[in-house]
Amino acid sequence: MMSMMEFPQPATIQEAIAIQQQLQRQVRIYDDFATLLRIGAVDVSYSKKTNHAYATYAIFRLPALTLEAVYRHSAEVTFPYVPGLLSFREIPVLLPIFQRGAPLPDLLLVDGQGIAHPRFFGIAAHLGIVLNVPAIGCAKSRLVGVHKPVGVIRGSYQWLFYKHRIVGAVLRSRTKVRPLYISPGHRVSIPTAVQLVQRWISRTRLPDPIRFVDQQTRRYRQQLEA
DNA sequence: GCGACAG
DNA sequence: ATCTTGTCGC
Repeated sequence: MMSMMEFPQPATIQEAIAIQQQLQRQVRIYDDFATLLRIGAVDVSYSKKTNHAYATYAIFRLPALTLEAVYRHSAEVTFPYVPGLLSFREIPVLLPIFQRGAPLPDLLLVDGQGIAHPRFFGIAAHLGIVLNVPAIGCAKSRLVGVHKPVGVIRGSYQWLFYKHRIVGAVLRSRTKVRPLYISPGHRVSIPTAVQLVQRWISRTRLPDPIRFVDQQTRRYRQQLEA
């Protein structure tokens, strides 16, 4: 068993896939968390000119989603973008924030897939395992899976199927906007994941915590590149 | 072999 | 993801 918050850097695609297959066995897709007092959200932004990446982690206090703290970190990109291997590109940028002592949330929202992934191990699942924290993947587009047409009204959703399993839901977060792809990362069930994400959507397509870290990460990058 | 393909 | 402003539509 690997110690907490370690992150092996695969040298090849084959190696990365092997790591995913191994760690996926630890994923738990049922509700396993106590009262939600604080939720967190993470995001990573990239520079087109340099090979730097910028990460943001924000933590909010419930029930009003009051911003409690924002943490940042930037680092060189060490892994290319390969569909299905996103976590090996982004987690090395995010992890130092937690290794330095940022408080873990009761639940983490991640911009990307949870188990709606070729090997059922998207970045939300990977982060959930590495940090041992309940996590939900909230992606803006599809990686894998099929689903029936989603109603155009806010709140409509359809289950997302992949390899004969329900791996998540496709949710119309706002009327007439492209749907979101919600899937559990770790220690959360699919129905709960959908319910929680809906709870934190106010007036935009993305849930507020993710939208916040999204823009914070961009500002952070622009500031450091200026 | 041909497309699809999170961020 | 990033490069980029205003603009059409609900």
